[in-house]
Amino acid sequence: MNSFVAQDIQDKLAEALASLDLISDMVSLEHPADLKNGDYSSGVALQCAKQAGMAPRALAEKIVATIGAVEGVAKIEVAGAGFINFYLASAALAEAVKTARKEDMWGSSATQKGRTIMMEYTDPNPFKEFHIGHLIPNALGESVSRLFQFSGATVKRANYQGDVGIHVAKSIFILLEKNITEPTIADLSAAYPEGSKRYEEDLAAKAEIDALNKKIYEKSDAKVNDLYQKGRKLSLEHFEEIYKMLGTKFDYYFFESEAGPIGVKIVREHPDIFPESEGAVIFRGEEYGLHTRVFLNKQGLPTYEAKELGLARLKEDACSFDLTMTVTGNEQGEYFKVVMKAMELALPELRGKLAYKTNGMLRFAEGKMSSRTGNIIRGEDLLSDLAAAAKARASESRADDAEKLSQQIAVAAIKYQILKQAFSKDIIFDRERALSLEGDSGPYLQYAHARAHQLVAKAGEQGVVPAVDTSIESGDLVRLLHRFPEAVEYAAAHSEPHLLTNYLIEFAAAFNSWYAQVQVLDGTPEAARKVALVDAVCRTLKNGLWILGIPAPERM
RNA sequence: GCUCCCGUGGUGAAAUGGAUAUCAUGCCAGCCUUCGAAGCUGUUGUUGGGGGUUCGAAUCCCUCCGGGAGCACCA
Repeated sequence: MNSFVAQDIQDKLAEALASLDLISDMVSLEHPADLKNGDYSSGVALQCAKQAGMAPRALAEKIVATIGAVEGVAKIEVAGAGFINFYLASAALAEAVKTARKEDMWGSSATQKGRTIMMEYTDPNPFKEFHIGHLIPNALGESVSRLFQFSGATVKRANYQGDVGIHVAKSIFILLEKNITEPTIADLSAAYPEGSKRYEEDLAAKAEIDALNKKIYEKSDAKVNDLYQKGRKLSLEHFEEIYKMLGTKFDYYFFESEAGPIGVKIVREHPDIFPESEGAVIFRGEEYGLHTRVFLNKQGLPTYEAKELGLARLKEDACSFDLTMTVTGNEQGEYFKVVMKAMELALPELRGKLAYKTNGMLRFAEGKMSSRTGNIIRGEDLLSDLAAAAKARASESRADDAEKLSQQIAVAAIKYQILKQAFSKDIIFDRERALSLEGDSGPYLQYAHARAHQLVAKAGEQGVVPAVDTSIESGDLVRLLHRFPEAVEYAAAHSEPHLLTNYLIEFAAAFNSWYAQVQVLDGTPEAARKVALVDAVCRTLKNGLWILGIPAPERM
């Protein structure tokens, strides 16, 4: 949208190199870390100096002379060891402010236009807790979905949930033993860790749980079926409340109970790919430099691997997609490589359409979290803790609904902590840091947005009409604003929300700093131009927050 | 043992092979009789060790050290 200036610069650089008989496979152009070095910078002169037989700076000067002028660029300078720096003209900056104010999808591009992408993420298991480990793929998956939407793609959100398997049998075993016929969420929370303990320590219980597992698959016992259906429903409804709070709306729900039988069928249809070994049906990953893994166990039941094949088929049937991306934990990375390979062989029509990204784990200073032992922090508990902290801070809040606001701030705080770092890196959970709503945080972004929003509203009340023209001040703030579409595109190209998060925090800091120095509504004709800039900032933060999946309240 | 991920101020992070490695937090010192102080300004402090490639390395390659994950019927 605005990167056409960058494209022009790159073209001109390429032309200049060609006319000087220099060969460069890629004309590098980047944003200098420091704005004083321009809006765009190229190191081509450094790369080609040897080839040209010239000193880098001399070559840079020659390239600049060859380029002449570029539309939208006010100044071209040679600096440092031989960098060529480009400074945007105020016309280009004014254009960015205008676009930001005019277009709802400011920041979007058409790089993925026409493509349909199915994103699968969150994937909690019914009968188990929705713990903070699920918040990570949810926050990441939702944000990547929105990055794709801002790239012009049609995005379908999918959630795959483990409603069968040994974990369910462990829970139901305890419910049966305690004679619970109408389970509550609290019953379910207690049952799983207890069942796990018994499974490990009590051989008789283990045998019973294994038998129960088979019954659940076969739906052969009415009492078990009843308990299973009630527990499953209860869990799913509970998850739905959490998704709502987090701002995720799924288009498709897939279940292991559906994927299992389809997976079995696919495996059975391809005995060449899935041979038998020691009573189980396996895939020999070693032949491809991977691990060998079991797809059907001795009892003939599908493992997670076979279910994954069935899931792929379910996805195909649900909608026609160009790509399906699964967000899953780092610990499953190796396993996914094996499944992907098996899938390419068994379901060749999906070749090239599968992608997965693995997210980091949540770690504690005090030790590991495990839902098996019950040592976990539930997602809703963390959110309500954060909301309580936000509420305490909001004694002077201007929001109409303090309850809603504190929840929005809680979501911002936890999501930001996840989205500020690279996808696969582990997240060290620090309770105090998570509860802090200052500095490098989601609420900081929300605050900058609310401030800008209220200022624009106030200008409206005073009858100040925003105006944009080329006499716009060309400070850091507007220059960063111009970069927004490129920041979105860059983050989308790498499926890395943190690249956008970093941009936004820098942008919000520039706004807060500018705000502290400049009086906007000063009664002079300048006010109109400054209000237009604030309005553009507000819209940039709003769209940026939306992509991160963080609510942007207008008052705080 | 094999495979993969990761080592950046006290702490948590960023950096598309680029310029003086950037933020936040913490400590300390300031700023509300001007639009929102959940804010702003200043101060302190960092690339695990050793080689190599490159005009240029936190980034790429090798090696060692340290942390984490996975490696046959769990998910």
